[in-house]
Order: sequence, then structure tokens, then C-alpha cells
Amino acid sequence: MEVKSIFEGIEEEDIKKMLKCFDAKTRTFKKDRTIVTNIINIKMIGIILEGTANVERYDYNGNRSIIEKLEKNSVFGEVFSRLGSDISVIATSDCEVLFIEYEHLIKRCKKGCIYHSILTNNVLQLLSKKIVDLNKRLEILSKRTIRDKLLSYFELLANNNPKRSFNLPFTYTDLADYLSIDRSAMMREIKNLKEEGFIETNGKKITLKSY
Amino acid sequence: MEVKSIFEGIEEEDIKKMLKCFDAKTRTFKKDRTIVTNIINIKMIGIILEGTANVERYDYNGNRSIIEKLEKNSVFGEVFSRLGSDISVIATSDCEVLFIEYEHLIKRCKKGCIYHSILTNNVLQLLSKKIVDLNKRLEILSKRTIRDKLLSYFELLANNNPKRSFNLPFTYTDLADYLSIDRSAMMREIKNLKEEGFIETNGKKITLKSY
DNA sequence: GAATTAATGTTGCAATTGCAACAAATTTAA
DNA sequence: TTAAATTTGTTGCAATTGCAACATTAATTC
Repeated sequence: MEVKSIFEGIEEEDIKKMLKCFDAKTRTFKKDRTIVTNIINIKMIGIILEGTANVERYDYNGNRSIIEKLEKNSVFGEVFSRLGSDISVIATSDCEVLFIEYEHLIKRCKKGCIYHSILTNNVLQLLSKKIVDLNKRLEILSKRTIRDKLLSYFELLANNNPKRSFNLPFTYTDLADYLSIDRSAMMREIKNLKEEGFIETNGKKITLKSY
Repeated sequence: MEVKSIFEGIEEEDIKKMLKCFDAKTRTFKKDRTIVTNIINIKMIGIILEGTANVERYDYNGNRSIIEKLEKNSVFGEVFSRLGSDISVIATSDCEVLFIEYEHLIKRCKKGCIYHSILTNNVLQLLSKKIVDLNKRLEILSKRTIRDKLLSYFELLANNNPKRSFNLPFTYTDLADYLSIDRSAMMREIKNLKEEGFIETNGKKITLKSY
């Protein structure tokens, strides 16, 4: 039983009460709009209630990195380092986002919300899952060649699928930014992988062959 | 007020009771010994009570990556992806490690341990901190050149120090594995950085000059 | 549905990197 | 306090990568 939402196991009515108690705010964003930027001092966490978004950073060379893909129920905000980085969260589709002060979540509620401990446990499990995800990403980025980065990411995507086939959740341009590699060098390597029979591609559908 | 230990704010006596309730086990390890390996199905988390350790992985080329440095009070175990990776935790000094079943931590205690919610909150904060750390590491690994990886890691280390000076917490050999780069290429780049006046080094003491 | 913008695909070339193979210095162990 | 093992420092060379500059195709917008 995997926790999907931070409100899992809490009744609709109670959620509303809690949100009031937390002074939580919901806001909507159009596709391609910036949800948050320059999150140096953010003490809020955001929860994607509807839609998708990317956590991105541009370095001083103008290279974009896609740090994280956010989907429905993803939690963001607690994740940002203080390092001199220009991180922002960009809506990749129309979004509805809930903002809650981090302190409310981690401190026990003075008013004694009954469901607070359920919430805490849910957050705990979501954070654990995020750590697992971050480690997967770390494993990919720690590969030393473009080929190995591609293969380990593909392996990850194919993992659930018995046919070892999957749809890229990215454009190829975004994939390059996600893997922190040059796009043209990546395309070249994908071509090599195809020619050497490691993969087959059809648009965004990719199938892993032998390995 | 930053949480340092998962038992912070809980009395010694109560900790002992909880550990019993959790069926927790303490074990000791000599320097260079393997604390855990092949953590495919681990459902335990470990807490370093004394000493230091590294989380490491070797890929099929024999390249080692240092995934994480663990210090006193570090929590590990919840961090491991299921990806086909050969991760192990190696003591880098004599260690005392506490193992607790993950389920005990996240499920509310049937016996109603009074201090369980404090514990949960502590774990939550430690996980948050770990996420911040992982993101810092991701930022470094997402740099495309050795130079940028070095500089952003050094920047991180110098961050607390007004003199922009710090001691490497690694041997240079380990640093290369931590940054997932070739050691000799790294040494070459460090030499360049020195010659171009970006840094000064004296053994493991490094000072950042202009930037 | 024409025009504009974005994504994909390709290539030559220069720069960076990994690899291998050492010597020298330092640390650890016997 | 030697001997052995590890770390640091260095270099040539081949392989990989990033960059720039395109052509082509697909997707959006007006």
C-alpha cells in the first residue's frame, strides 16, 4: 500500500478543516507559467493537485537542467538547496497547486488536529519515495558516459514493462536536459545504440533489446 | 533549531523502551568492514550511532561511486533504489550502527508509545535534510565539465567559511569517485584551476580565490 | 491552412575527458 | 623502522563530448 497523496486516509471534510487550520492556499497556473522562482527563502511546500510541472535550473552558461518532473500529488519545496542556483518550477500543463507552510506540517498542531499524525506519516512516506527517486537519478547522473546514462535511464523506464518497451515521458530535447548532456551528442549516441542493436525506437516509443 | 538525531527530545530512559518496542539491534563494525551490501530487499534503516561510513556502488566497469558520506546520526537504508545496482555501506572508521525496521517507524505504534510522534517528526526532518543534501549533490553532478563540478562542490564546502577556505573531507582519490570523474583528469583540472588563480591548495586545505 | 515556432536529425571540428602507465610522496602495517 | 600499500602527481594518446551550424519534420498559433 503505497501512499499517493499527503491527504490519503483523511476524510474530505477533515482535509478542508486542516487546510484552514494550516492557512493553506490554492492557486492555478497556465501551461508554461512559472509557479515559483528563486526559491532562496521559501518556507512553503507546494503540492501539485492537478497538472504537471518541471523543476528547472539554468546555470551561468545558459544550460538548462531539468531537476525533477512533478506530477499530480508531487510535493516540492522542501527539496531546494540554498546553493547559488536559479531554480524555478514551471507548469508543463495547466496546474492547480496547494501551498502550505512547512512549519505547519512538521510541528504538532497546537489546536490538536486529530488527523495531523496521519498527515505526518503520509509526508514521511512521500519523502522516502522522493529520496528513492533522487537516488535513482543520482545513479544515472553518476554514469560517466552518455551511453551509460541513456541505458540506465531506459532500463529504469522499462523496468515495469515485460516487453522492455516504454514511452519517453520527455521530448528528446528535454531528455538531454534531464540527463545533463548535450542534445546533439545524445542524438548521435542514440543512433549508435540503434545501429548496434541495443534499442529500437519509433518516435518516443523505445524498446530495449538484448543487454 | 535543527534536528540532529532521530532521538532528539526523547529521554534516555524512553529511548531504551522504544528500542525494545521496536526490536532494534545495535551492531559494531571495524574500519573498512561492510555494514550492509546488496540492499535489494532491505526493510531496515540504519542509524550511525558512532563513527563514519560511505555508501558506495561499483558499476560493471569497476568504477566506484561514493554515493553518500555518512556521519554520526546519519540515517541510511530508506535511500536505496531497486535498480540493478550493487550498493554497499562501508565503515570508514570503527562504527556502531543501530538497525530498526522501517515499518516500526512509519506505522503508529500499537502499544501507543508516547514518544512515537516526536520520533516521527525527527525522522521527517532528517529526511528533509537528506533531500536537500541529495539535491545539492545532484546540482554538482549535473554540471557538464569537471571544472564546474569541482567549483560548485568547493563553493558548497566554502559556503560556511568567511575565508572561503576549507578542508577536503576526502582523499583526492575519493573525491573523484564522489564527483564521478576520472581521478587523473580531475588532478589535471585542479592544476589548471591553481595556475589560473581560481584556487590555492595546500594538501587537503583549499582556498577559493576570485570567482 | 499559412506562417511561425519548436523539435528532431546530422555533421565537422575543437575541447574535454577517460584510460593507461608511470614516478614520487605519503601513510599504514608488520 | 623497514616494507608494503595507498595516495598524489604527471603525461601521451585515443575516445567521447560539447558546440555550432545547419536541414528537415512536426507542432502551434494566428
